[in-house]
Amino acid sequence: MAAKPASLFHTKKHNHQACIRSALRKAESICSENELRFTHIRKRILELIWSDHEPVLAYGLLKTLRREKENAEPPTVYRALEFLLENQLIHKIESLNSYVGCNSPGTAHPSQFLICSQCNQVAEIDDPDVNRIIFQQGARSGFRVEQQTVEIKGLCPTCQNHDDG
Amino acid sequence: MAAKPASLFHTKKHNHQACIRSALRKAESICSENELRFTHIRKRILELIWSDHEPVLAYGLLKTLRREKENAEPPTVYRALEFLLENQLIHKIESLNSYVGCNSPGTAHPSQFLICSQCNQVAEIDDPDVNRIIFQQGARSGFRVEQQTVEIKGLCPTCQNHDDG
DNA sequence: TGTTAACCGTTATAATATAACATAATATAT
DNA sequence: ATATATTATGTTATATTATAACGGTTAACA
Repeated sequence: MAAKPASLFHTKKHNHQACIRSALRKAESICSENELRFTHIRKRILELIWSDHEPVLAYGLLKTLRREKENAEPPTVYRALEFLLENQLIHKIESLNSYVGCNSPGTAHPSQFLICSQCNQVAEIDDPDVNRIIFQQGARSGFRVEQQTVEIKGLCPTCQNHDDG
Repeated sequence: MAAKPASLFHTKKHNHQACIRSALRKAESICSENELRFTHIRKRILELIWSDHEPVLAYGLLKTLRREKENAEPPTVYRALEFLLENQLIHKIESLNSYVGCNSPGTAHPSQFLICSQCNQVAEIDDPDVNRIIFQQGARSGFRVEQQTVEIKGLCPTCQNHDDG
């Protein structure tokens, strides 16, 4: 039987525990390979970011973290975010001042995001065509592209159906 | 004789007064056509945003505005920005929390920006190819695109030459 | 075991943005 | 012209996002 095609967006009932475990496992091995210290705080922040597929705010993380660590302060969270960003374990969504887990962790890569404005779910698409045309368009103006922020807002398939129905 | 090709980036000695005048004139006529009140504050904020081709911060605008209007406060600036954004006279650069003048004012349009990380100059490219591929890539995932944030950082032609030399 | 570097705790504050309510200016209806 | 409604601005306060600075602790390693 054919494999079910992987969707970029997740149903409400997908096995999300598996997503979290997978993300943590990858992070463990990336940190181990690169001799990075995957401390408890860093691990816990990553886990909280992966608690669903929606972008989370730094102060939202802080609030949650404080339930288990009373003395958590903004730098506690921002330092962990800095570590996770530097090592490509998460991305920042600039237009929402928020953070999501990275789907291809551990290596620098240009990425693009589809963000549902109704359910807030984010899908990371690291599309070579988008990337290529951005480089081409830059080159046409003599511009040397170094980094791209591509955040696309709209309606995910599920939310479109709910609207139409 | 052939017309000089318009560059997206501007030299230091281009006639920038003409850029400002043109932007203000267009804004006047757009507001007039749409019965929008182009008040002194709004006009002045737009003029300050156009004071060069770099993105400006809201609190930078506030500081400047206060030189001529002592009682200016954050809402003074943010309300003007809101008006100018709503009516497509400026854009917000999300990744820099800053604002630039719009090159095709008065009509909603998907836009992309090239941002020089050295001189900070921003070029607005409203490229149909970038736009089309974003819609296509969205569609491939069943995603209905409504709005896009495309901010590309790198080196403008001039700053590349300075680095290479 | 002493030294160094990395990480974290803690306090303070910077930077960005909005809420809420009062007053003023403008547009509209009579 | 005048009353009324609407839009814009003034003003104070506060919410939200993020970083600086310094001291103490933990982990790496010579």
